[in-house]
Amino acid sequence: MREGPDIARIASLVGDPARANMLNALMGGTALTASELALEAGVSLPTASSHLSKLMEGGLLTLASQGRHRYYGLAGPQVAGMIEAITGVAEAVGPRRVRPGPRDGAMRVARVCYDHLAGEQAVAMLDRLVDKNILLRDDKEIRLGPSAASHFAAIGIDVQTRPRRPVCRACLDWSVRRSHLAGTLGAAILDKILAEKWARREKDSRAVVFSPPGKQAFERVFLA
Amino acid sequence: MREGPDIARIASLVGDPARANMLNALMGGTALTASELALEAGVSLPTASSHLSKLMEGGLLTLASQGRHRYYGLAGPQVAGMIEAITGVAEAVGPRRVRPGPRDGAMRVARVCYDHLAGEQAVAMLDRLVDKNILLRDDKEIRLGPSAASHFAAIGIDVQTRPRRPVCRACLDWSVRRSHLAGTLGAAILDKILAEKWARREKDSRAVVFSPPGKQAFERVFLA
DNA sequence: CGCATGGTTTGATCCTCATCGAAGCATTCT
DNA sequence: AGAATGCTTCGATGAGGATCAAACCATGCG
Repeated sequence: MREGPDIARIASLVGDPARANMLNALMGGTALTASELALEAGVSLPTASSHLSKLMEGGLLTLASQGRHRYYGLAGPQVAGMIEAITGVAEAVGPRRVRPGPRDGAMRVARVCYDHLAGEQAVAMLDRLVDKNILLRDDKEIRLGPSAASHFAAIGIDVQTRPRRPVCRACLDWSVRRSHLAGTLGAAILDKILAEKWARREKDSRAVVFSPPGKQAFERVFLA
Repeated sequence: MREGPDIARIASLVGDPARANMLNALMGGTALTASELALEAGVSLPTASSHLSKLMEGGLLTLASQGRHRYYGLAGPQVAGMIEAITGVAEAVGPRRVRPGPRDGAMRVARVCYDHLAGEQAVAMLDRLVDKNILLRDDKEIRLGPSAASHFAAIGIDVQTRPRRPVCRACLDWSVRRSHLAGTLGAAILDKILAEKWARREKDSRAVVFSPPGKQAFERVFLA
């Protein structure tokens, strides 16, 4: 009936809430794994996998296999631009943003992002580590500084033995709109926070809640 | 689970083939009636009406009631830009354009656009009428020229008695990408073409097929 | 008024597709 | 090799929504 490119096909890919959440999560430019995207979208892993297949087939995503992990990312700036455009219209015509509930507040402060910490606390931590030259930041790239090994060893984190997965990665924080620390180091830090019982995870949520003494300890170690 | 504007809602509106066709048809900037959009989308009038309600509720369309007619148009340039962006991605990743079938060829030459003629023939006709100053064109606006009344009266078309609906309107042609003539004059011309049996409509298609003598007559009257 | 025309609403049908549990692959770690 | 982890495929279920026929409203015409 109609000629031209099949815009309905593309739009319907974005038109599913789960897929839209995934694409939104990928708008930061960081490629993410299926597990993390499932978490972001709030669906089970099989469901997420199915959605990812469709997005791949539709040409909206690229896939980079690294060992046992499979990192999904946006196919390119054109796709990102399209998401931007749709977001713009949604913002303009949408029923205005829902007021943030109490749990959202906690999420903003600190939450789990796959295997590392995200939120205001996490962004502040990365800023401070870079300030102190423990980590060296070059735009998107983060590397260990000269004093990193000794600094992290002091708190029981080993950054010497290099695994395949990058030690440091920047991950865009959707609440603060700036990067926080991902990678094995980010994961190790989150492990320590939970192991030391500085904070606990909210049930059925990604929120991470610090206890008062836990918060002090965290600030002493990472924000001093 | 996710904050921010509801992009899935907007995208899913565009994600239905019928609605996508309607939006595509409106990309020319001309507001169209429900009947015409139903024709463009290839669905029944009730179905089209339902879709139009959804697009209205979603804020993608505006509605201008003129007497018994209701003209639907895109809500604004932002919406048009979004469609453009989606089209761009669809074009880039899409399975390339399907090769045009034989019927598509005929459609390109001449077809019905609601109640008037569209396609290469129609675009050529408008060009010629403007060239000869029978019609005066000022960008999107088309008006009758001084010699219009006598010229059209000679072939049995009355442009004197003014109805509510505009006599002339520009309508963007999707195959040629330039405007052709709509409005009551466009409708009257199509009527004449069919009444004189210069051409006939294809069954179950919008294609209009000229007979050899019909084509000559048409060219003599409108392209001379 | 009554008829015709343009549009919407209602109701019923049907089908796609989103979802998740369970099982199956693949890769890495020990 | 065996265990563990990350991810995909299969199968069954269920819900949303696209569709059209028929009935219903509204506007214009004679």
